[in-house]
Amino acid sequence: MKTSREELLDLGEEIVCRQGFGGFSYGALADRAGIRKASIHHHFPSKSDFGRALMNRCVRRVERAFEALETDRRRGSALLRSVIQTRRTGCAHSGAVDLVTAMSADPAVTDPATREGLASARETLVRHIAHALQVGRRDRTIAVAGDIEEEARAVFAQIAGAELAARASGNVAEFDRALATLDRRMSAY
Amino acid sequence: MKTSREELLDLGEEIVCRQGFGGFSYGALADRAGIRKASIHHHFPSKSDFGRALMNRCVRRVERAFEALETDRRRGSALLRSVIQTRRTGCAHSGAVDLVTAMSADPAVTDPATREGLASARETLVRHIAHALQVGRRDRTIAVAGDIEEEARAVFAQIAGAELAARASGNVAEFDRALATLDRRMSAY
DNA sequence: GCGTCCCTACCTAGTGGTAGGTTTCTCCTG
DNA sequence: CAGGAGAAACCTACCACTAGGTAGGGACGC
Repeated sequence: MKTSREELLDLGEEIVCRQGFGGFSYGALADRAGIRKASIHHHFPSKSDFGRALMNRCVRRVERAFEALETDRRRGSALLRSVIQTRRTGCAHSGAVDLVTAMSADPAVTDPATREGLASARETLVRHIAHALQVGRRDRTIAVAGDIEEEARAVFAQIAGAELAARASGNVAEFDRALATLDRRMSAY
Repeated sequence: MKTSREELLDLGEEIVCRQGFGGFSYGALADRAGIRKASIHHHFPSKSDFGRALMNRCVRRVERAFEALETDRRRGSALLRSVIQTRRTGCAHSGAVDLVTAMSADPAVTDPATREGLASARETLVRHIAHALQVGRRDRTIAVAGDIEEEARAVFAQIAGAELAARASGNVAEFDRALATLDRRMSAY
């Protein structure tokens, strides 16, 4: 049976989230996919190509999620919780993190196009969070004091830091502990 | 002239902060130190040894800083600002981060002793921030609503996330933007 | 037949690490 | 104070291994 590009990206993403982009190798990917290393090069000539494809897919996914969020009529707290949940799932498997965080954290990501994609994904996520906060402030389900964008960047950073905490300790509970203040801001109402 | 262990650790720390522990190699360290690769092995037999030594030194440094903080009679906001400033300096050089963040972010750190040291350093930093928040609440220079430890973990995560933001964008300004809410909490009083 | 997919076999560069010899500093003793 | 022993610092040369990447050929479907 033929191995599709998409399958390879799936497997690769899993490895990158666990080992970082630098710790991800064509050999390991080939083993998981059940094909030879050289065959990976057929689909993605260079490792940079793979990284770019991974990031492009990620950007599209994040943008689709953003569009879905905009038409989502749930309360603000529910929106924010879903954003957090999405990024939490990565931490569920021990030692793994969100692809965006994994790529942000890894200095081995040097390709300009990949970095640009990463920056774009990060900005979309900030807008994502800003929207949730905006809705939450209006429907009084999230306590938001100051400027929305400022708050959104703070929350985004807090979530990324929470992922790092979970990975550093190897314990998902640390993710929740680092975000407990957010939970409180949502239950105060 | 003889190269001291300390000098090697200094140079190594710089590389690790910029390239991560996985991206740090004995070859690169040797080049910077002006000696041969095998000579590095004389001081630190294995790369794990180097990582452990680096982390041990970091732990001691953080603990010393914590002791200094406890006898520091400045206002809470000044204490918190100094904590942030210490971790900001890493971002000043493009692409670099704090050693603690660099090690937390890198899945290549697998040695148990190193990970334990890292966890210890992280916990000390949390206590560090908690103390600053405590003082700041008392002298009314920082707005702290809920549980101090919860807030400290949130702030710690936010700072780590800010470092990631700065690195991902290659722009120190992103560090400040992600921490603008903290600034506001300190200037409100 | 041609393009897609995959293979074996190989290359080069760089990794952490070792073996064993040379220099250089230190320190103790005659 | 001279000098030698021994340790500490450093060297060259090498090892085994893995990395990303290439060349060229076989199998299979349209």
